Amino acid sequence: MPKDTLDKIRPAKREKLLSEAAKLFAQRGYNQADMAELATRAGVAKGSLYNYFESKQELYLYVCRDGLERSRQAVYGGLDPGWDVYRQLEHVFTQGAAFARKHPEYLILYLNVSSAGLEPFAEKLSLEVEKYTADHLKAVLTRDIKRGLVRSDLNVNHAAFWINSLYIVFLASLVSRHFQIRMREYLEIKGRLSKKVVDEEIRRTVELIERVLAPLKRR
Amino acid sequence: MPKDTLDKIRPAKREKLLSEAAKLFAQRGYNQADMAELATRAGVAKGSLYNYFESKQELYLYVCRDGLERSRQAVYGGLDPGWDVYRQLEHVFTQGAAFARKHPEYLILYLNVSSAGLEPFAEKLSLEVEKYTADHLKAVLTRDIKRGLVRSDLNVNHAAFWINSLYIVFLASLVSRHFQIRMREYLEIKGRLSKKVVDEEIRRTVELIERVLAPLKRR
Amino acid sequence: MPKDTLDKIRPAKREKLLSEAAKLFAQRGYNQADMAELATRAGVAKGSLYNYFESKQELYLYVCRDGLERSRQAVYGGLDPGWDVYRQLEHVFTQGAAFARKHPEYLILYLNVSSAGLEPFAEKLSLEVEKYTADHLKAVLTRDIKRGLVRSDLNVNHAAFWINSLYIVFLASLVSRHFQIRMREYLEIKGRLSKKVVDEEIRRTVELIERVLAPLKRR
Amino acid sequence: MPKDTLDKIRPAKREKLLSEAAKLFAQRGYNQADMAELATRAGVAKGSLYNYFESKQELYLYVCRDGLERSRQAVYGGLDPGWDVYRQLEHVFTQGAAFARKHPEYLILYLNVSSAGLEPFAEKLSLEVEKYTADHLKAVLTRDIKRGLVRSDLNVNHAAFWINSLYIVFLASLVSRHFQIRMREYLEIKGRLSKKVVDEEIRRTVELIERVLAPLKRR
DNA sequence: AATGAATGAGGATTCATTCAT
DNA sequence: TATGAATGAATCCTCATTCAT
Repeated sequence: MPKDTLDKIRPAKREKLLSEAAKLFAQRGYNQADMAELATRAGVAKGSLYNYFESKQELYLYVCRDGLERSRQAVYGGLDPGWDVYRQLEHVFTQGAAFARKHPEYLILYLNVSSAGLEPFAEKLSLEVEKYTADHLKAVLTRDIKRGLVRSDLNVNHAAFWINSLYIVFLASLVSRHFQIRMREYLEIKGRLSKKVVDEEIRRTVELIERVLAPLKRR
Repeated sequence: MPKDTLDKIRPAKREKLLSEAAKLFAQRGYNQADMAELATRAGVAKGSLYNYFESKQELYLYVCRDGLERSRQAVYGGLDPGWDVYRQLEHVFTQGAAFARKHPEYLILYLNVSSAGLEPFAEKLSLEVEKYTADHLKAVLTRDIKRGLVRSDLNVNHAAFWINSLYIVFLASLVSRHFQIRMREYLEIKGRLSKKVVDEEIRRTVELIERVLAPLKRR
Repeated sequence: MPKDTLDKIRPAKREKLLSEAAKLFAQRGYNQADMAELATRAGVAKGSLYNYFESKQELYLYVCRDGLERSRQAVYGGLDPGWDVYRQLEHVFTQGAAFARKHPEYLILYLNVSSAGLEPFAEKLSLEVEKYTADHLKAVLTRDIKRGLVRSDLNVNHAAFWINSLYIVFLASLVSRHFQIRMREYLEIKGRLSKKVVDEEIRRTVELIERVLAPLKRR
Repeated sequence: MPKDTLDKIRPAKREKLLSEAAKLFAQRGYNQADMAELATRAGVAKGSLYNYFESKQELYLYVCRDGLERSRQAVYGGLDPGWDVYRQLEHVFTQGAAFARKHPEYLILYLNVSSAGLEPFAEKLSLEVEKYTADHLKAVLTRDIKRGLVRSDLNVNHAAFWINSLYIVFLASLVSRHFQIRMREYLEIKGRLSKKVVDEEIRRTVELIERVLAPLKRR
């Protein structure tokens, strides 16, 4: 719901604006992010922000949705629908981690929808954020049950729920200070969070999921 | 680090203050919570808040730590250390859910430590929040491996990590608007989140954990 | 160090603001001056003050420096460098008194730099305030010693010091309540401080200075 | 006008209170001095301050008057009324400097009476502060004119005025940051303000006064 | 008489949004 | 369309004084 004017500005300028907005909101949180600072960082006039968007809220919503689209593209873009669920999950975890490293701001925005005081945004965003992933995961699981690649007695909804839960916490551990500290404590990681450590964690998690989903014969 | 003064006021008054503070911070988030409103809700003068605490930050930290203590008491208080890990986890999930229903504010405070802009609090709180649970869970797992109740090839750190991840997301689903919407979408819950639905979810989750941890002979 | 914004507003508005600020600070003192009241008096919004200046401190510093510039202009503006020291001092005392009558606020600001609790301002302002006058006075004295208009055995630094001391206390006596009361007591002035009385005092002081500075032959 | 209760407390306690009050008021200035901090520093309860004094104002007035008495005692205590004016002035300057070094707080309080916003105190204090010195100085001058030690054509009031002006600025230069900076600039003092430097300055000033007051024959 | 917790008016500063240019 | 100065409600914190104990 941004104003028409947003489409009329130079793409590079729009890109810069959205990118800086995402970073600022991720850095400060919605309420503490300052429209004046955003204008400065984005290289536009404060007043211009209000030419493009009705309000800070609208801007925030737009940036979140935009970020959602980007992360979806990054994670699901290169995914082959024909792959079995295990291959797909490995892809999703790996791409998710790569995106988190490159654009932590968008993941932080996602995590923040559950922050106290941001319920108005949750009402608007949460469903559209979650539905796609939920539907996709459930569909693949259902298909692979039929294919005999997944245990037939599996409760698909519940499985999708906990698989995604692990995914969320995993990504959060890459971008949020709190979840970073938590992961280091659990996994007893001393040095920095290298790609190697992260990849190893992905491998273990996908293995765990496989252990639960696979039919007995597969094991 | 509250001032001495806090200990000198009537317990009922202190209780009221801490309770209202927890609720307000949970409702609005740290930055949007207004000290004046807190004073009104708690039935004390604005200035009195500053007799008890150096600053809003100190108050927040204290309320968080206090909430942590309460939740720990509620969850681990009635736990028998002799129980096996499966029994303990069921207890923890059940008590956690009960506490979340009774005092959602404290869980919301916990979830908020990972919010953007609250990193200063994460630095101070995260470790003390996570260490206890991590240590406890790892210790029980290690013990029950020795007892032959848990697969001996289990990576204890990683197992503790994902079990706790499921626990966190589960509790979040009970108190955060975003996670509620998400859970309803995944689990296709139409009506309200009854205790029955929640208990069923606990049962399934503990079952899942058991499936992964148990040695083959157990199955 | 005011913000650029200050230069961009209508000169009349800026003038009004600076003038009202000087008056308010002179009336109340730095700490007791209220930014909200200043805004009202100056006819601008409270927030606008912070568009022009980073903080109350910056505003105060600027007003002081501005006042210093004005007083220097008023006192030294019409001074002919060719005049001998006696003529110059008479000019300075006379112009100083005239400026004090017209803009007591600026002199009060000057006097206040020595107030308890304003040391941070003294660190920044005192030297720039005093250096000009000190250098000027010393230079003229040195020159006039060479010219034979001033005793050659004079300690120039010390002479400049006490001459300026008399000047300061004299001006203070025109603008500060305390120094007014003191002067009336010493000089046994009953009625109001008329221009005539002040001029007479100037005459006597310059005469005194002359008596000390003049070479014996001159007397 | 303190309450009777002030007289009833242990002298040591009263002494401590007055001393700490003087120091705090000198350090912060009247308005910025905090009654709570004073209570802490003085080792009494905040409420007790109001048992001894009606208000902060009363306390301030009392402390100022007390300081005035002390400084008078220190400066005029050892003065022999029989001494000629030159001897007396040397004594006053020397004792004043010694007192300033020992109890700068009282001199700072004196200087502060001329601060902006403290006019209410000037109305009450200034006359009683100045009258004693003015009367004394004028009397000695008059007497020594009769004695033939001072020029008979001297305007006594005016002489007393400027002599005291030099005295005030001199003392201010020992205790106020602003006047210190100013004196160092004028006298080109590089190192610290040693006793030697101060004594030299006193000598020069008294010499200057002598040069002006002395009858021609004396020179 | 001593204490110190309670009070609430007061004051600096921030920031989303408006609007004249 | 772009700009950025103007606005004023909102918010944290201070502190003189009171008063119950």
